[in-house]
Amino acid sequence: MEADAVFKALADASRRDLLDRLFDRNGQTLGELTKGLAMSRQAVTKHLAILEAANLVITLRRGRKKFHYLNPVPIQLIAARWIGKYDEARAAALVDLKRELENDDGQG
Amino acid sequence: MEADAVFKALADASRRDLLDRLFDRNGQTLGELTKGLAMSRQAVTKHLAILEAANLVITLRRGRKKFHYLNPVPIQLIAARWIGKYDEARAAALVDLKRELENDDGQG
DNA sequence: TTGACATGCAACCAAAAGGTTGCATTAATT
DNA sequence: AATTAATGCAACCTTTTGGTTGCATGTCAA
Repeated sequence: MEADAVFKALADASRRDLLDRLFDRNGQTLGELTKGLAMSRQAVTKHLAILEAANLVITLRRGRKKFHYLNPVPIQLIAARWIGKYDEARAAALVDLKRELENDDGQG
Repeated sequence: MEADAVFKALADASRRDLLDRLFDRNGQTLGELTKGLAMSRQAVTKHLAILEAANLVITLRRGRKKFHYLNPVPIQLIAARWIGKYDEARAAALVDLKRELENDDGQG
């Protein structure tokens, strides 16, 4: 999996909003997704292409319409591989910092 | 919490690498973090500033040295608030898509 | 106090990101 | 066949991003 593409895709608030809208109602067309956004259809197309390249959105052409479906798998994978790592660090990190703060006359 | 700053901070591979290095050894100085990276000290400074602004890194000046500590809390918060949402969507999303794919003579 | 070490600040630059407009293509409707 | 609807493609523009270099500041050591 291309974790970098997923992180970059998630970095933009408009794209996270698009994912949220697909979460609320899956299988929307480009036109539907554009409605209510303060941005042109072409801009939305670009955002959706980035989401699709990151495999966060799966599309389905039928006739002249293009339906968009949320794919939560890449987010799951990142959560499992990357964030889980930081779970175990939670306690340790703050202890390290606290010790350093208290040890004010340390080996500076 | 500023979720956007966290997402943006995590979008860059160099910054994720810096977090990984702090995970491996917490409390490193700017100079130590710069070593082995194919980039100038000033570039690293900028990356660390972005991580610090996102509250992913906490710094501590002591004399002429600046120590950097990993703060995993913002990542935990995002995992809880944002990714948990997509946990429940996992099954549903693929079912929706599959149904659409099979229903080939649908209301296109 | 002089010199070396660790970091900060600022100007600058190229490339990427996010957006726009205009036109082309494809598919449904009448 | 002509019209309308949904989307694709491409050129263009501005701002942000990621990086550089040069110099300044602060701090430790001799």
